[in-house]
Amino acid sequence: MKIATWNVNSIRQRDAHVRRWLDRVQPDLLMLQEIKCETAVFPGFLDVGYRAEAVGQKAYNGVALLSRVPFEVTHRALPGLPAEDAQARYLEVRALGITLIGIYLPNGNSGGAAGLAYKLAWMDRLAARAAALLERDEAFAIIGDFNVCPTDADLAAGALPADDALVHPAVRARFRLLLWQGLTDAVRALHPVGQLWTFWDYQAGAWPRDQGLRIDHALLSPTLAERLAAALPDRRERGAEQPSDHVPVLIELR
DNA sequence: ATGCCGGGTCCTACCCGA
Repeated sequence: MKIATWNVNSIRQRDAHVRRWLDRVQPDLLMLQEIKCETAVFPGFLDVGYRAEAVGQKAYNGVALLSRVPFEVTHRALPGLPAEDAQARYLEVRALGITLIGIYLPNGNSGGAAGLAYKLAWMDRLAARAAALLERDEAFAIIGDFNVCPTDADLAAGALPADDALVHPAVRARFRLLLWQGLTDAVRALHPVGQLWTFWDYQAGAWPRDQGLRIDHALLSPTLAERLAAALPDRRERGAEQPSDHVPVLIELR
């Protein structure tokens, strides 16, 4: 089975890109981030064989699932977040016998100290969700835009200031906690070394100079990790006309 | 190391992204 994640930076700007990629790669399940539209106006993909489920809001954030297999929605927000939190960042479904979670983790660079605190609290809630699923011995994957460079090998030298929220020690510590809970970083499990960027800034020639970041990840529960067959970002999408600043990450499970 | 790009919106100057 093929599962994938892609921050498309506006689905209205990237509708044709997504259609081309679905046609070329044929994933079973594709989680999208930064759809940047309200739920009701998310475009249909039934004509290319994919059913859509969107969790949107006006202007910012937003996640969605495109699936060519049957699925059941289990959560449209991260369990444990305050009820007044309306940011569209989480979608959890059951499909093909697994639980698939798509996330758009807060960036943490805007809003000063409160912005970083929101990111850290969100990561704490995500760890609690992972713990609950691990306790039930459920087969699950958390995929999406984590907005975390886990180590210094996960960003080009000088690509970010040292105090950026993507490399903040407290943020990295929380990412490591997810691994220590028992989750497997799918790309690093198969490719322990190498510059496997998933994002290149639109500015300063980041793409032609290959000054990227690895911030889009797939974390697998123990039984899913045993089935891991392939895991890579799809670099060629960054070279498309009018691309997203992120590329898809594709995971294959036996 | 910011706002050089590119998306959004109270439509156009400003917010956000990473």
